[in-house]
Amino acid sequence: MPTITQKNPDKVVDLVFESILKNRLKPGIKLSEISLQEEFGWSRAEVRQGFDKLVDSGVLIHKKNQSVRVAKPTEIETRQIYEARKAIENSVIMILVQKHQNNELDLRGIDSLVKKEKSLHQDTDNAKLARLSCDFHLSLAELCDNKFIVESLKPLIPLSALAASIYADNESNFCSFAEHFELIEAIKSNDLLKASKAINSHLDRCVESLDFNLKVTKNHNNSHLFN
Amino acid sequence: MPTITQKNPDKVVDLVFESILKNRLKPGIKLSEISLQEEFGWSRAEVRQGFDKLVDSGVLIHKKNQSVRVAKPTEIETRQIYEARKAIENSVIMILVQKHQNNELDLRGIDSLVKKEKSLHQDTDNAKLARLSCDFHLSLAELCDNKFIVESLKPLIPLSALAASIYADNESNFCSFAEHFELIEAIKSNDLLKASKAINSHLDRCVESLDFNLKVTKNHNNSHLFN
DNA sequence: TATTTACATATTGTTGACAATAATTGTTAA
DNA sequence: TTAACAATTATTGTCAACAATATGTAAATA
Repeated sequence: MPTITQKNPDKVVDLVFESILKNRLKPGIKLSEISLQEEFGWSRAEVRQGFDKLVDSGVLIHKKNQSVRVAKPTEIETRQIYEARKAIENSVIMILVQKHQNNELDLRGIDSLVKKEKSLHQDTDNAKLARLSCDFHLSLAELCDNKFIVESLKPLIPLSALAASIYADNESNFCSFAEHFELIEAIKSNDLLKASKAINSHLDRCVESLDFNLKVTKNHNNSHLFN
Repeated sequence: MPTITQKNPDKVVDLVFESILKNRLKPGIKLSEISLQEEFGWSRAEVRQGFDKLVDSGVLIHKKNQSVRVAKPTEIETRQIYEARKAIENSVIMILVQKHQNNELDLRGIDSLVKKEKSLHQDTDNAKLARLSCDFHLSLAELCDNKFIVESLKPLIPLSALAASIYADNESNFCSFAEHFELIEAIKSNDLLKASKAINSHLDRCVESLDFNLKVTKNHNNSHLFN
């Protein structure tokens, strides 16, 4: 893989994504330009550019003259996020089955991801588990070799993680590794219909497992947001 | 519809989108920050922010220390663009059929668009026609009431227009109004399968009608880029 | 004539200063 | 003690200046 020199604004984007997936950055938290500037030595303009991108993708919310905040998806937005994910990921699966039928698909990376999930699935560290689950979905998209598809899906993953951190009462069985395994098996068996059903019902179950009546008012503290 | 006060960087984005759909901004053309600054009285920073967004969406290309250029999709990229569009738009259609089945769909806007297309379909002004065609696809997405789906599709439309301006030998029959009409009829008849087939074959035909051997080296002049 | 080199111009990259606004703190009075 | 208001501080919004780089021009050379 070519090492692409990444600009600082993109590092800001990645850092925020990562921190959300690690469940460090929780919905509603404020992020000031200056704090990131000081912590990582980036200029304010660079941090700003990164924030702008994150605002565009919906992961951060920005009201004029106020610090950006981590998004807090509502129930309706959460359903929309998963509707959009179904749209994209269903096609991802169709493409992958087709590639597999033509022996053009290397699933080794995915296999090792699922294996890792399985070995951790009783772990107490929900954050690590959620992280792996997100990686699974993004890695599938990347196997399509279509940057437009990947870019469409990318912002929806941290948004899903945020929704989970609000509405999932028990994140450990939120995005189940067993269903991931089934999905991969369906792809390997070249069964288009089965694979399509697997991804759709998997994503449906993710939403169903959420409890939108949990109006969580957890007290979030602002220390150790990024590491 | 609420009138949202739009910031200048977003105006830059819209202006470039519009100009591409009008076929004023052609692939490869350079856009300098200063020219837009002077023409519209925006500050350079604002123009820059708009450009950044357009670069993120792939509509503009930016190499360090050089002016941004309007993207020039390759054959592979064009196929990827349409693959991604099929992913998204197929789901759009499924959602709309479902809405129509529940009498939750107002197709009047779309009907008038198709009517306009029909009345213009022999027109000499390809640009206006291409414009209407793009509006058709975006309007369908907007009827889903899902901003995440709309935002996913949005950048793919100008990219398609750019591909057409490179590879379509005759843009007038490129994205056919007759197929748009069929598609709407399928939705109105509540026929999920028919509608799905209609959108997929429509988008397939768009790609098939392109001639990727046309290595167009038209000489583009830079006057009247935006109006 | 074609090609190279050096110079001048134009454009982008980056930073910092200042203004405008929000958030916080402090003060006073009920 | 609490509530309302004023003053202070902190943060964001905007812009302009300067540096770094690329582009364009013209002279010099082969």
